[in-house]
This record gives sequence, structure tokens and C-alpha cells, in this order.
Amino acid sequence: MPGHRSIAEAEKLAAARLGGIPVRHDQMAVVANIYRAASAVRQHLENSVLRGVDLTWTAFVVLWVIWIWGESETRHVAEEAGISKGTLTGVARTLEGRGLVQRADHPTDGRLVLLSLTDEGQELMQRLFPAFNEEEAFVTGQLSDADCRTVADGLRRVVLQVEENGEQRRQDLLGGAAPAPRRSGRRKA
Amino acid sequence: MPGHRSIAEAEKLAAARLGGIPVRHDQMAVVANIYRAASAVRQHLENSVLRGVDLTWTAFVVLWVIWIWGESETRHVAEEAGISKGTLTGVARTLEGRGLVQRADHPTDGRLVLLSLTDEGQELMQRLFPAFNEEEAFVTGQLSDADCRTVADGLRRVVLQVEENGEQRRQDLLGGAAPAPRRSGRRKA
DNA sequence: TCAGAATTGTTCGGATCCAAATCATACGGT
DNA sequence: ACCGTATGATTTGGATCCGAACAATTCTGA
Repeated sequence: MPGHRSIAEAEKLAAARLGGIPVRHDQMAVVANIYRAASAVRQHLENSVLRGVDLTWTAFVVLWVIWIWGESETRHVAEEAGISKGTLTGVARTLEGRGLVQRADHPTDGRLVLLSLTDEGQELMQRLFPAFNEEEAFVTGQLSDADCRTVADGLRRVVLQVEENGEQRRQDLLGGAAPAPRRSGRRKA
Repeated sequence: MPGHRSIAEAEKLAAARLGGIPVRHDQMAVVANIYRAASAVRQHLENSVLRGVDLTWTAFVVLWVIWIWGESETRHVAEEAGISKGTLTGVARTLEGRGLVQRADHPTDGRLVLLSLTDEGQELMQRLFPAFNEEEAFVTGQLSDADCRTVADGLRRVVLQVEENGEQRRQDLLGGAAPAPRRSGRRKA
């Protein structure tokens, strides 16, 4: 099982292949390992605690957000869960069909939809979260509490950087030009 | 765009909701931020350098792996790219159709398929990687080189923990019972 | 030698996922 | 009241994505 073992070598190969163009090695390693860790953690949790209750990672995250924050507008749930509004519509539909989530109209604003957990959803999360948190502790088992805080803080700064300066950065890169539309996706009727 | 701002609060809410059951806060924060950072980074890169050349994140990673390692067996590419074999088949088909990747039979083992970049694929990566690396530097812009090494090292330990002990851990959790099959997926004919 | 076990890539069912288009409602100014 | 704009959620097209089933090939041992 290669992968992580070969990052240093991969960087050298990349540098050689670029013929002397400088490479930001440390920054590249952060991005590579963020994604590698995210995949590993997600896979482990899906195949341990989530599989048994037939929940995908995304479905669990959505449940978790609603569980923690209580009845919420869908746009906030999508934001917190890190998925698009359109994706949330589908996931919420699935969860609603399984009796874990219910939707309700906003009392004053007819555009909004509120999501909340059903009793069954509440019970599921109460039972599931401790097991989930246990595995979070497992995957970080090689890190001390202080290490965890350091890593989490570093990651938080990455998230902040993208959220606060990403939009500006993208505009600068594209030079004001409209971003190329996705090749896939809906077309005008 | 809340999210990161509320993690501490979310943890308190979670603890309250669990009614005194201890929560591993630091570990929870690491997992939450790993995933948040992965989403943010992926989104930024897709919407900056990748969109213009009509590549998804996964397609780029696959190209990168083949570019760095040269002609490779598909199983190794899937492993390095962090996707399943089945997914790679589809992605490789897409990239082959766009003339960026070519496949070849293994000279001695008829089961294997080798993937390599076409000339066009080579040129694309040569042009694309510097821009990609530039954005890797941007998203980590709030971290010093030393910070980057620290964070990358911590993440590497998470990956290692899952890779080296994850399988055993899952078996222990399930108590030897066969893992529940996915609800979705192919059925016996 | 040759039948069963192992390994590899592909097919396939079902669910996600994004972003553009679209539909629906609320709000602004006149 | 009315109309244009802003802001919601949903629909839709295309591409992923996983993992089980499957087909093809190689390996193993008696």
C-alpha cells in the first residue's frame, strides 16, 4: 500500500519533470495529506459505524448538523454540511423517506423550508454519536491532545484563508473574465 | 458562511445533548476540520485552475498520478488517487476519450491494464501543475513553511493510523460479524 | 495436469454531487 | 397595486463514486 510513503519521492519526480521550475513542497504536502486524510477518515467511519445503520458520510453529516443546531433552514444546513443546496434537497428527501428527518414551512417566509429530526432521528443520533466520536478518537490515536489542537488550528487557518480570500483570488486569476461554465450541467431550455 | 466559527459552540451543544457522556473534543475538531479543509481546498482549485481546462478534482488527481509515476497499472493508480477501481474505470474512459490518457495491455500478465499520458496529456500537466501548485501555496498562505510541515506530519499520522490499524479495528468493532452490505449496489443476477 | 483459489479490470445498481436553469416567494421603489 | 430585483428551494444534466457481481487471467497444489 503505497501512497503516503511516496510523497517525498513524488515531489522529487514532479520537480524533475518540471525541469527546474520551483515547487512549493511543504504546501503541496499539506494539500495532498489533507485530501488523503479526509478519504481515509471517511472510509473508516463509513465502514465501521455508518455502514451498520446504512448511512453515507454525507447523510450522517446532515443529520449531525440538524441534531446539533436544531430545526434549521436548508441553506444553513447545506452550508454547515459543506454540500450544495441541490445536493441537500436530494439527501433530505432520502432521509425524510427513512423517517429520520421532517420538513416544515417557515411560519412567515414562504420561500424557506425548515428541517428537523424526527423522534426516530433523535434516538438514532443519540445512539450513533458516541460510537462516531469513538472512531474520531481512533483515527487520531497517534496524536496527543496538544497535537490535535495544533493540527486543527492549522486546518482552520486553511479554511479561513479560502473563505475570506478565495473569491477575490479567483477573480484575480481569471482577470475579471467570467468563469468558464461547467461542461456538464443543465442547459438552457 | 459560518461553519468553522461555530465548532466550539457545536461541541458544547453536542456535549449538552449527550447529557454528560464525555466527548473527545480535540479529536472531534481534527476530523471536522480535515473534512472542512478538504472541501474548501477542492472547491477553490476546481473553481480556479481546473474549471478552465474542464477537469474535475478526481480527473486531475488521476492525471497527476500517471504523470508523476509514468505508465502504471490501474490498481496502483486507483490506490494512489484514493478512488475505487470501478470509479477509475469510468474516469480513465473519460480521459481517454479526451485524448489525455491511453491504455495498453501488460506484456506478460493479461489481467493488467497500463495507463499512460498521451503527448497532449503530458503538455497539459506541464502547463497545469505550476498553476495548481501556486494555488496550493495560496490556500496554505496563512501557514509558515514550518507550520505546513507540522500539519502535514500530523495528517500523515492520521492516514498511517487508519491504514495500519483500521482493518483490525473494524473487525474488532463488528465482532467478527460480516460487515453489513451496502443497501445500494449491484445485486446477484 | 488441471481444477480450484486468487487477483485484476469491468459492469452495474443506487446514491451523491455540483452548478445552471427554473420555479416560487418576498421586498424594493414608484 | 405593480414591476423589477433579490433570495429561497427544487429540478435537471452530466459526471462521479462505491462496492458487489462478474468475466478473464494467473497462480497453486495435489
